Amino acid sequence: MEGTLGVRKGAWSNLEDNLLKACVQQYGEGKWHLVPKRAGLNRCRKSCRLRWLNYLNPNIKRGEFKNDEIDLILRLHKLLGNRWSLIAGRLPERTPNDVKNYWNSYIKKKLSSNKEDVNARPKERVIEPHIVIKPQPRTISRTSPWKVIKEDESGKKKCIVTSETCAASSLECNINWLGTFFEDNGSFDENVGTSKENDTCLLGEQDVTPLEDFNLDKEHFSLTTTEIEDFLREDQSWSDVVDLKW
DNA sequence: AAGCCGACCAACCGCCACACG
DNA sequence: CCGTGTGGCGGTTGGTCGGCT
Repeated sequence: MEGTLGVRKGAWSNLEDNLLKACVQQYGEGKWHLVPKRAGLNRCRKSCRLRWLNYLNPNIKRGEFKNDEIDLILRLHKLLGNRWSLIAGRLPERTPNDVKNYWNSYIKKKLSSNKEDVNARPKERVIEPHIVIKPQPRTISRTSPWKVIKEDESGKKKCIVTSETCAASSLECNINWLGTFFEDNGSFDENVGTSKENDTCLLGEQDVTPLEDFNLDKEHFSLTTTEIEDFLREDQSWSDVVDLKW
């Protein structure tokens, strides 16, 4: 089976798998455009990358999804929508493709059957359409608008940003996303978002009790002064801190 | 035994974001 | 600023397999 440019398509043979494995073990992941040549494979770069990430990578777990994994998928999908890579990132050893396939086969079916059950019962609450705002990875430099405030009298730590720069950047998008997140968990606080009165955006002082269901707690959104200082180091990115805290 | 059908999942395709010259 | 190359993502397809008639 070959494509229009003579590139092989379809199922992978054991030989091809072994060649790809050997290549990745020798040169490491990445530089996928070089992989077909290095491995001696008549496959396109995308095909090689996909085969490794979804099947050959030794760090992936196969087999049935456990109940806690399913629960997490449901919650994360509600929060993030079809952002399979983000969802899979929270599921150790699962690939985005696995999660997507699982959703498309098992969960969608389950939800549609539940929907039928719900339709059979009288409506208790109207659920508004859910708007998903994509969180964007970003690096914040020393000159970023973020400012650190020390603990207040109640012991809460705050991180603020001026609304001027907040509005100028897509940071507002993240604030809104966080607001959506809390709102969705029933604990949205007006303080999350821009405030024209004090010219600041506030994070990290939310009552996030409902997140306990999510194996998260207040700590995940209220960084300590030291952590924020680390965050502002040039070699740290948003994802570094979030991964640490999540 | 043969044919049909649905479920599952590996793989492909098209698009987008980003880096770089 | 623009064009090109690359990596990565989500949607979709199609092959395979098992159950049912």
